[in-house]
Amino acid sequence: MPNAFVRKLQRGVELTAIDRSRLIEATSRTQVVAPYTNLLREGDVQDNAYVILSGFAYCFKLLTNGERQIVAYLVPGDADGLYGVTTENADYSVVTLTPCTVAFISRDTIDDLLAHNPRIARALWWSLLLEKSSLCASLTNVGQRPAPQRLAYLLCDLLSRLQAVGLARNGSFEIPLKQQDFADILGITSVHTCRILKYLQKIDLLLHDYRTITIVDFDRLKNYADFSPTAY
Amino acid sequence: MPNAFVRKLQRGVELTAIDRSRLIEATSRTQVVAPYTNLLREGDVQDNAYVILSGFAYCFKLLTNGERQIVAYLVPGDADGLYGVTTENADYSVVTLTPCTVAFISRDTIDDLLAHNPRIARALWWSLLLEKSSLCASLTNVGQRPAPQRLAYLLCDLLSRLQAVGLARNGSFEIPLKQQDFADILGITSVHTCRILKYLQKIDLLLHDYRTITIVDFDRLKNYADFSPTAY
DNA sequence: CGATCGGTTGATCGGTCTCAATGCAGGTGG
DNA sequence: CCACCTGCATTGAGACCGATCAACCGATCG
Repeated sequence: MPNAFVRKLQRGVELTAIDRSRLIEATSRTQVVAPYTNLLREGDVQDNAYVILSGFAYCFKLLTNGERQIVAYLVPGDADGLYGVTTENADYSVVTLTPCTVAFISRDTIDDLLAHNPRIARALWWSLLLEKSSLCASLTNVGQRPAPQRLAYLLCDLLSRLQAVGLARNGSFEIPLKQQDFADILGITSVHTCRILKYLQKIDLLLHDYRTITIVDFDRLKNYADFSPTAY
Repeated sequence: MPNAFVRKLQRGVELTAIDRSRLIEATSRTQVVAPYTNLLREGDVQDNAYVILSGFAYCFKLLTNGERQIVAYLVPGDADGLYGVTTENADYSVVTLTPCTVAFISRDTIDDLLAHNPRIARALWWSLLLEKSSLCASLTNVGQRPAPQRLAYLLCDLLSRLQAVGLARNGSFEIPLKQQDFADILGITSVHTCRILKYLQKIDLLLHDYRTITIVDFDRLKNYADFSPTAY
């Protein structure tokens, strides 16, 4: 029975039964971690990779003045640190947002997987490329779109990714992001996030109630946000 | 005699003489292309990788309303499309900024290199990680810094990267970026770029004269921009 | 010589920030 | 069981950064 990680990789590259069992074995050393625990701190050397098998987390960079930019969020199946070639210093921090079951993989195991399983190697390349692509999209979003569209785009992205892992039903999903978190993803203020959220509700693009957001008409939201479907 | 590409990869991973010669052979099919020619168009399938051996280029995404976000710029030694696992659609366009000598590498050659030269494979991973890291930094820059610091940061980055390839002397470098280009990197307007450029000169952080920019005191600029040295 | 392109400057507008107050819910301790 | 505290969402008023629009300049090039 493939876990979320295997399922994700299979979306990019076809894997054999052997590949799958290798991956499952490699991610069998799991651990449940509490919300808001640091999986990784910017500047640390990273001697383990980790895979989120359930729960949410996000990655962020800090400025010296205390500003924070969230550069990515992780949903079940996502991983980080799989690719460190040499043991370099992390260039962002990672913290969990909810309780997460995460699998830790040692550098040696990764090297072994890469060396002997070409399809797995490809799959990991693919996932790294996906991350790069996602960063390009975020940069464009933050750099070019006005705040309402920017938030709308983010919500499109969230819905797509959560749908891909079966965590959204009928355009509705639940994620414990605070308005400050949204703000730090989008490069705006939490106050402004609040106003925009209200505004998007007012023009009937979405509903939100505490931690659950429901997109009424995904096509209309996509259109509003100029969201181009990505290959999740 | 290693070319710019080999020199770049060697900054990340130690290569043997054989690795180097393989790489040189793989990048021997070069071509000189004129400024402002498209190497790749967003949405196209990419059947070649290319390596910039001399000259500058940049990568950008377009919005449907015509806005443009430059997501990366390429200096000699940089490459793109090396990693395409399956032949996917490009998620940004690439155009040359100056005359460039670029080497085209076929998918087969890449696969062959990767399969038989583990150090080269590592080096390419490393360079992909570098790109990811650079995107994170850009996202943080655009998302969190006010415009003057944002521009200052970009100039720090430019100087670092150009120094790394020997294209800067005494904090001075030459690059044919128009103010509109700077603007599209930073997510601001060309008019505002102009004013900020003036402002940074006024407070003696830099000089610029047509296409050459000279940083008077790199440490002071770094400090102003909150620039953390990266591993180029 | 006129045309074009990019840089410069000014005036004004508006989106987003800042600061501050208020509300609201959950958790804790008396 | 209530009083308080804390964290987060909300709302308003005012300020400011950066956008917009428009004019002008200077260089380059046919």
